[in-house]
Amino acid sequence: MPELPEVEIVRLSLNKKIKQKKVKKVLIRNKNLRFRVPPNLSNFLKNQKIVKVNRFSKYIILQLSNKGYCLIHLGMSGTIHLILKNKKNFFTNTSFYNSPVLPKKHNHIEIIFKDLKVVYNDPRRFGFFKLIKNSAKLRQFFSYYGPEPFSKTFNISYLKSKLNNKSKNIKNYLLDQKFVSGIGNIYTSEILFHSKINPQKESGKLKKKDYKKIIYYSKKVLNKAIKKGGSSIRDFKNTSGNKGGFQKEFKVYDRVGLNCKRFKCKGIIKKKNITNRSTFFCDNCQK
DNA sequence: AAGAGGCCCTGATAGC
DNA sequence: TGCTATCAGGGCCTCT
Repeated sequence: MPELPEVEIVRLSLNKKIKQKKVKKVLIRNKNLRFRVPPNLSNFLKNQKIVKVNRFSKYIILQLSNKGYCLIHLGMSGTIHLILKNKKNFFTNTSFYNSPVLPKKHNHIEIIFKDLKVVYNDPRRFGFFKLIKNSAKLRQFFSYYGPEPFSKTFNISYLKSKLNNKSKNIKNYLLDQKFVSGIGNIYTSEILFHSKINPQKESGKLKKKDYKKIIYYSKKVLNKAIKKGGSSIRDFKNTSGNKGGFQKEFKVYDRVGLNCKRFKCKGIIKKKNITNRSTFFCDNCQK
């Protein structure tokens, strides 16, 4: 569900609320997530101060005072809710697609501080928690991931080295976190539209100018999405104020059958399943 | 070895 | 109203 921009929005608000605060206790209400919740999660976090809330790719990283890290991945449906303790039922929404009240079901984990608690909710259970002992292990864990689009490493020679002679289509590469990390199914469609590249295009056939566009628009689209507060595509009705605004900027995603938004293009947006993920594009201007 | 497809899970919505 | 089918923003695993 959440891609890099959405995770960044959650990180920002989480950092604002829990930075420098000490964890009093952790409740594991339901340990079944994508991977079983680490059994030592409570002990690992208890009495630790949250030095800072960081992010890499789609991971939220709680940096702890014991030099350890707690990674949170939201999967498809994970949301984080902040509950202030002292005011009865007062609720602050840190993740923009959820409802203004704490859901009744699927609250898996509660991280409790003196004056508030952080609740992790995940109906589909594709998210997970992971504990990491120190910064060396953290680096090691992320070394299997490709660079973020913002990284200097995500450059023309990198793309050339990875894509040259490859038959796999470019859409699948952009979704592949080992190639570039943080881009998901929505932003892949959007980035390729801006780049005027057909998602089914064989990666090995891309030219240098295509690499340039992919690099440029990856940054541009993600940055703009962050600026707009991310994308909210479901739960429109019951969000109150913390909803993202980037869905209004979608050029192709969820626009099947509608007119292409590119100036003077007469195309109609198509939807096609590419390796089981719906993909939106204009076959008139994306070649 | 690269690449395609299945699968994990619940909930919302569409169609009958 | 109530059933069934389809689809959803991720990513790991298996098979060819």
